[in-house]
Amino acid sequence: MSCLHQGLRDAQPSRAVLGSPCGACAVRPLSFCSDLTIEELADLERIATKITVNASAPIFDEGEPAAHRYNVTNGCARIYKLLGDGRRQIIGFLFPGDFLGLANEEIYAYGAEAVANCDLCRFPRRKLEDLVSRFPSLKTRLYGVASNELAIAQDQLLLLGRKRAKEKVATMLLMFSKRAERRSTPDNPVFLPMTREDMGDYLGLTTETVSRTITQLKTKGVIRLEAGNKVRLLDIDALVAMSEGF
Amino acid sequence: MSCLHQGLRDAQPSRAVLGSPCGACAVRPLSFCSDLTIEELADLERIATKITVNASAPIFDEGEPAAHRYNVTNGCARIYKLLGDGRRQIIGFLFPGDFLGLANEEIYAYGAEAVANCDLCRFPRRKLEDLVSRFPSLKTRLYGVASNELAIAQDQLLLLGRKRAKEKVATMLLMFSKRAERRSTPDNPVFLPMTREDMGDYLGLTTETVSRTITQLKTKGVIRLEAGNKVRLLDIDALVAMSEGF
DNA sequence: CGCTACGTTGAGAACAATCAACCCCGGTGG
DNA sequence: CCACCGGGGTTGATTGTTCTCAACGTAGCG
Repeated sequence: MSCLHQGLRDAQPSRAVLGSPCGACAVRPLSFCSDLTIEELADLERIATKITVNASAPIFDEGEPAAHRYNVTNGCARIYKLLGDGRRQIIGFLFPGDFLGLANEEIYAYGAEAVANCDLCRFPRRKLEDLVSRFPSLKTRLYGVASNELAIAQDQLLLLGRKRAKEKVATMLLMFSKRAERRSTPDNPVFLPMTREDMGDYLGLTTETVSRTITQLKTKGVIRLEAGNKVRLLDIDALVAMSEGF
Repeated sequence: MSCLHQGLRDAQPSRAVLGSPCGACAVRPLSFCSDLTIEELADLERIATKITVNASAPIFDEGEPAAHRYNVTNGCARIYKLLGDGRRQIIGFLFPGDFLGLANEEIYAYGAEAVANCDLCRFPRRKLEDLVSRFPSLKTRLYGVASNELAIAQDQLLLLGRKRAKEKVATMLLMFSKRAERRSTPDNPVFLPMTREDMGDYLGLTTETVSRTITQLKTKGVIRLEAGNKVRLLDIDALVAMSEGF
């Protein structure tokens, strides 16, 4: 197959199990496809393409026709919106098991990029919609995913609108730790694949403020930085108290 | 029926049409129940109670077991989250046709209050879930509503994280105008039933900053305040440019 | 006719942004 | 082998937008 996008290339199916990569997919229990029967899964697999995106390469741009939906199977991606003068707000980070393209729109309302090298299952939007209307369990599951994303976004509204820098950073650390736990990956120390700039654009802060705040938490003995972009949470109670505004 | 909550009272069915208030409901085309057949609608109506909530009275509190879902039929409500020290973030304002309680949780993740006297259809959560699983069109519609709310929340993330006070206020005015238009109510002047404090808690600002910013827009000739909490948008192009960060 | 909630305006303070310098580290090429 | 380079991160000095505290104005209502 041809490579249409810079940074996007087709990947060899990894850990393929006799014609059923989906059946062997490690992140399926976390994904929107978790409740499908073997037969339904085969139909889904038929319309899926596994792609790999290099670190910091685009997956799609804001404003582009929404031709595909995706499911992240490996790595980390960010979705973001831009203002006219280039200010950026990161809407969310996606980890293995996360669905990309929930809002049922014709045009992407945000851009998506790989944070670290990233594997995704790509589904043509129309074909996926056909399956959703044929498989009630898929619709139910996607509704659940959307509700869940909505609740997460609402927590983020509270963070962006009303929390101070220290509370924002504490909340972020706990959130990434909790999400890592949910994926059964190490949750302490927590791995942060993104840059300070990404964190700032996610928290409504500048890179400098993120850096200073992390230094403060370090000095207070609440966290410790470890090799490989990892943060050890030393006093989780203190982080929780901070994150809730006490 | 008894009145269990202060501020909540059962209302007389208004504009009842021979046993079918839903059939005559003016906001049904905008609501989650818009795609139901006559028979399905009758089932839904059977589990609905029409209630009225006085201005600034609670509908439910954050942390309470989520016994009901609601649909706003008249007035205006706000949903909000609180921090430990009382800081408040308003997650959204609800107008006629809006669904309340989307996140499919067992416990309300936010509180809800009436902004102005407010009529709602109340549905017991379990019974509504039964209907959702029986009526595919209801599930589809709710999925669409959730996706839409998610997109709105993501726009709000950009506003809270990256916009300046003037840009926030401009965005808010355009948003309320657009929503009013969608409901076929006057969109210019736009009616703002909430206080400056509500606006501030929605935009991540203080009441003083909201007031000052509105004064600035007024002085510049971009808007004009009119009687009855209405704002006339005089230069919509300027407001749009502001809201997009140019 | 006051009371109260809401709104506006002013002065000063505070938190985070901006501007700037420097460090560290990995990669590259002479 | 090491000098150079560039991206990311940290820290410092200063600025600025918004918050805080305060006073006053206004409108609705008992």
